[in-house]
Amino acid sequence: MITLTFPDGAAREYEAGISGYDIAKGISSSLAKKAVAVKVDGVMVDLVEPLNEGGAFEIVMRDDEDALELIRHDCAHVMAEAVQELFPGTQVTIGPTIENGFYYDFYRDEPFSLDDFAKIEKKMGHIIDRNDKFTKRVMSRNEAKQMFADMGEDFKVELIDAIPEEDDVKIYNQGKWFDLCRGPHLPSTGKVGKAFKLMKVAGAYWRGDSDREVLTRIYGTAWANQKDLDEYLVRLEEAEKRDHRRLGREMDLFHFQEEAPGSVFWHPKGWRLFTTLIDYMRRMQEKAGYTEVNSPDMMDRALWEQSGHWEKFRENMFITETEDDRVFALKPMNCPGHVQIFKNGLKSYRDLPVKLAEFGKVHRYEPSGALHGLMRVRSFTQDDAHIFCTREQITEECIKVHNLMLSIYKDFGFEDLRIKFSDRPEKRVGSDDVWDDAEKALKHAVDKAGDEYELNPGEGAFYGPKLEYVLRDAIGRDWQCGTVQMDFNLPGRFDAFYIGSDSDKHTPVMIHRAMFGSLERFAGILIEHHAGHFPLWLAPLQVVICTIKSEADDYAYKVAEQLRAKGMHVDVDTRNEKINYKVREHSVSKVPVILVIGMREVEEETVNIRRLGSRDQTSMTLAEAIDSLSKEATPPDLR
RNA sequence: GCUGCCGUAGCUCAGGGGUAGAGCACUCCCUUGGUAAGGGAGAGGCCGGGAGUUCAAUUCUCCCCGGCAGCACCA
Repeated sequence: MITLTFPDGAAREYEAGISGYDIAKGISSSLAKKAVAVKVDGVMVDLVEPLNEGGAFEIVMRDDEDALELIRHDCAHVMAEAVQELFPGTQVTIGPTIENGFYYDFYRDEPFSLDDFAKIEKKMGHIIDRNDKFTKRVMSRNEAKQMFADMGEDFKVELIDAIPEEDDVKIYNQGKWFDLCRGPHLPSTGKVGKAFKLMKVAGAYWRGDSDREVLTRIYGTAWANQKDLDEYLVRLEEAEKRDHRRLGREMDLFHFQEEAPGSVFWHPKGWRLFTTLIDYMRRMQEKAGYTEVNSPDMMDRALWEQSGHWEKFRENMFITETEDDRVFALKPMNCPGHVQIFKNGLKSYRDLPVKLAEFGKVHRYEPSGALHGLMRVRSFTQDDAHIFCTREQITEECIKVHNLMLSIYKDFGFEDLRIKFSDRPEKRVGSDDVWDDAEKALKHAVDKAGDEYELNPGEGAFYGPKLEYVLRDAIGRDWQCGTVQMDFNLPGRFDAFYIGSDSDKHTPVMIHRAMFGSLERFAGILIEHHAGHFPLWLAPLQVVICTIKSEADDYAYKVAEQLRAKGMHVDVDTRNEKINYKVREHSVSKVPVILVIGMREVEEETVNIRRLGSRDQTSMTLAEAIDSLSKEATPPDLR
């Protein structure tokens, strides 16, 4: 007998080997009809699977959140069958679920085109209408391998080899078609429903290895019902509207062009956003005890050889050679420059910690396929800083950085963030002892700060472990921005030292940290996060004053002058256009505040305020307006 | 970098072997109008670059450059 505990807390005894379906049927036949799977101790199991262990028990219905996973996975299987039926000779590989849908990777000489989608979707519809039962069988390893080998499914053979010894090799059938699969599945293909859509084709490497075959991946989305699918498609459209590349053009912030792939041409308004970010960060760092420096953009290759970058990243560096045969590299990072500044002049332990900050523009020859608007560029500006300190100071300094990080993100409205801890990668410099110490020190600091973090094994920098700060934006996407990296290696490689209280030379520890990460990228994130509707302090053009008739122009200029005197960014629109036209135009370009000035305002010394995104208008005296707008436009750290 | 798709006016896009079209934006004229597009006229293009096929290429083929989606990469 096994004991199953139902969600309401009731525990019931059943014969071992009973299936979820039988249990459901024992409760009511309509329940059995609606059930698609069961969950035992949180693990999803096929509805017809004999249960031999007790535990927390739950019946999963098709409309449940948990069933979505099954719908999507089964949809992937249905798609794979449709593809193999329509395109004989295509090999199947893997087809997992992902956020909002699924994909399946196929191997075929000829790639699929978007035009094939309609055909495949139609065939999928037939398979779903056929409503074949999903049935499972367990095979021996060799039997299964032989079977797939006979079918010419070489990738499946490789997959079977990768299944851990202790696990069964399971095959799921839907009608005659079958696939190697861990399961679980819905009872039958009909339960998949028709709320699915194939979305895109793309290449993907077999097993994520760029040295292996390129497969054709078809992405699809699937939902419990048509309404959810439609809503998802609308969400995608909405996300597209806030694409920073599109808004960058619409709001006249920046552009890219062929001659400078991966480098930004910042327009006046975009650059104002950029400098607003720098001004803010400069104030925050000043308060936190950093000193700002500037290091050369180009340095001799010898320095990069010494740092280890030449060996590891040479192919991603911009190199120049001069008439006298010297080889220079555009800096891909600021650390070596900062170490040179630290080394210049003898440092005492009394000087530590030394915190050098730089808004350093770095160049990296990123692979062409990686470029993506402002998010991934070949030349970008880091809010970089390096803290040189003693081992004893590490914890305190890390905690300071951590707290600074949190307060900064808060100022930008990012409250939801995650922290990842990345430890030693395979390719690295420095001995294991040093890595042990560095990892321990960094971990100790986060633990002491009391914030939770998740492990990200093997993802550290080549010179040390790191913390990564991941922000969640307004539509739930994650962006890794800040990073703190513990470095026990580079200072030694560069022979940096300080004189300790014992009069001996000691190698300082170097903490690398950036908070925006890349200013370009952070600007892009802010554009998408706010969908272009910036809070007033970030808006590059804060107020446009629109006149209704030209007799109001003089007063409009006076209002502008007074707002500018408070440091605000203001335009005056006195064009001979209707007020509707002006309001529309400035709303489209996302100016947060429109002041409308007609004869009424001139006579009463008032302004009429219209905020972006609202049809409401409010009137107030000029003095009141200037006071409230300039307060709102003050950066959060100066309020 | 890899796979696929794309590149026509500032933007969004139509067209198609005989050297080009719309809407918006732009310039000028009329209109001074109270909260998301007033009317009229005009200007604007080496159809991404190079080679090939052809009597003829923006259109077809190949190469290159750039972009998009995904993969790989990301100090």
